[in-house]
Amino acid sequence: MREFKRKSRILLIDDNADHLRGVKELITLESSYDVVGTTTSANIGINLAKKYRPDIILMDVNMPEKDGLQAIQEIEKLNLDIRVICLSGYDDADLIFRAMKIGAKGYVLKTMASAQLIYAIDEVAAGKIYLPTALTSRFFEYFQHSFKEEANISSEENLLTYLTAREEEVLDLLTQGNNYKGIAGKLFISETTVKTHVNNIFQKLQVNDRTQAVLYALNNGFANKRRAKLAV
Amino acid sequence: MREFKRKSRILLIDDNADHLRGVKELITLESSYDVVGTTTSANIGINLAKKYRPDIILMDVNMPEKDGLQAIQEIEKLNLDIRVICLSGYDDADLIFRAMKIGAKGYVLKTMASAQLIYAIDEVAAGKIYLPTALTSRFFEYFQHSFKEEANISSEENLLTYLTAREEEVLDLLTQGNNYKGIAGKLFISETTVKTHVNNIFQKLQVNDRTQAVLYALNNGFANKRRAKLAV
DNA sequence: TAATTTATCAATCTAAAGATGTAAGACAAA
DNA sequence: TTTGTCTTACATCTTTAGATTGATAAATTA
Repeated sequence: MREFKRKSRILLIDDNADHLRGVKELITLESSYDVVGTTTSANIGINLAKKYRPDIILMDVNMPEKDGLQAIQEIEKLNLDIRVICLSGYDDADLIFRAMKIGAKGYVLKTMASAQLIYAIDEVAAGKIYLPTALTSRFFEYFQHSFKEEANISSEENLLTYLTAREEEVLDLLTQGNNYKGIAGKLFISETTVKTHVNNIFQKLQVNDRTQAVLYALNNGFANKRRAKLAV
Repeated sequence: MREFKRKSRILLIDDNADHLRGVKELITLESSYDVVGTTTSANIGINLAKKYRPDIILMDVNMPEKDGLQAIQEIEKLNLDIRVICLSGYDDADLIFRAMKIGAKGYVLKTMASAQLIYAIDEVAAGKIYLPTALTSRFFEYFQHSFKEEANISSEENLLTYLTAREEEVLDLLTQGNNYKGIAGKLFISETTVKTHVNNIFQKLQVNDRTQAVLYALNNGFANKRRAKLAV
C-alpha cells in the first residue's frame, strides 16, 4: 500500500546570492520539490521557517552574520519537524561532526555534483539521514579520534581499582555532592567512619581533597548517570 | 604514480564454524585477499592477531565466550595497526555505535550480499572507514538521539549564565581542583577576594559547597578540556 | 591457626572552607 | 550625574574538612 505524499517544501538559506539562485533553479528544474522561500540571512531564514514550516531547509553553514550551526540549533529547538541539510564549501571534519551532533539530517558540499544534492534531498525527505560516503568516512575518523584520547588517558593506570567496595560507595556519594553527615546518614554509619573512608580514598587516589577526588572519579570512568549513556 | 601494494592479510574470528567456513571460502574465491587464520574463539583470535599481524580482522560481535566488542578493544590497545571489521547478525543501533566508538573500521551484517562484504574489505583495506548506507543512517539516528537528551537537560535553565566573567574564571579554577590559595595565586588577587567570588558563585548556582558547584558546572556544559572537544 | 584486610568507631588537632557584613574604586548605562 | 554592577579587599566568626593515631570485630587469605 502506497500512501499519498505531497511534494516536500524547501527553504533555502545561503548568504551567497548567486549560489542561492543556482540551487533554486536546480531544484525547480531537476526535481519535484517546491522552493517556498529563499534568503541570504540566517535570522530572516529562522523567521521564514516559523512562518512557512518547510519540510526541509538547505542551510549554508558558512555565513558571516550568524553561524549556520547556531541557526540550525535555534531551528531544532523550535521542534517544528523541519529537517535541515547543511550546504558547505568545506569538508572540515569538525564542522561535519558538530553539524550532525546538533541534528542536521544531511551535509553536502557545494562542490559536489547537483545530482548528489538532489539525491540527498530525496533521502532526507524520505526520513533518512544522509551523508555522502566521503564525508561519512571523514566523520568517523574524527569521531573515533575524539574517543581514542579518552581511552588512552584512562588506560594509564586507574587508581579507582584499588578502592574497596565500601570506599566506592563513599566515593559515589561524594560525587553526588554529599558532605560527611550526608554520607553517614545514607550509609547508616558514623561520621567518623566516613572520615576514615574518605581519607583512605584520598590516599589511594593520590589527591588532597574531596573536589579533586570527585574530579578524578569523573575523569576516570566512575560512571555518573548521564555520561554512562555514551560509555562503552 | 601507483605504489606497490601487497595482498592484504585477513584473520577471521567467528564462533559459528559454518559461517566461518563460508566467509573464508568467499574471500578465497571471490577476492584477492589472503586468509591467514580462522578461529571460533575470541581469545585465540587475539593471540593469532599478535602472532600473524594481519592487516584486517573480520570479527563476529555476537559470541558467547567473550564479547566481540571487548576483543576489539583489546586488539586496538595493542596498537598493531590492525583494522577490524565487525560482522554481526543484528543492525542494533547501540551495537553499531559502540563498535564504531571503540575503533571498528567497518560494520557489515551477515545477511548482506557477499559482494557487500568484499566491498567493505576493499574500502577498509584502502584505509577508509566503511559502513553500509543503511547502517550509517541507523548510527546517526542513535548518535543524534544521545545528544538531544543532553541538549534538553541543559535547556531547562542554566544558572551558569548568571555568572560574571570573573566568577567564571574562578569556577574554572575550582573545576580543576584548586583551593583558595591556588586560585588567588593564579589570578593574582587576594585569598579573601577569591572567597567573595566563590560565595557569590554558590549563591548564583544555589549550592552549598565547592564540590556541588563543580558538579553543577560539569553537568551543565561548563567546558573542561576533555569534554570541550565534543561540545558544540 | 596466624596474618591480613576490611569496616567500624573515637579523640584530637590544625587547616581550610564557608557565612556575613562592609566598603572603595572602576566603569558603563540611564 | 546618578545608579548600578563588577571587582577588589578586609575582618570576624562558625562550621566543615582533613590529618593522625589508635582500637576492635569480622571476614579473608595464606
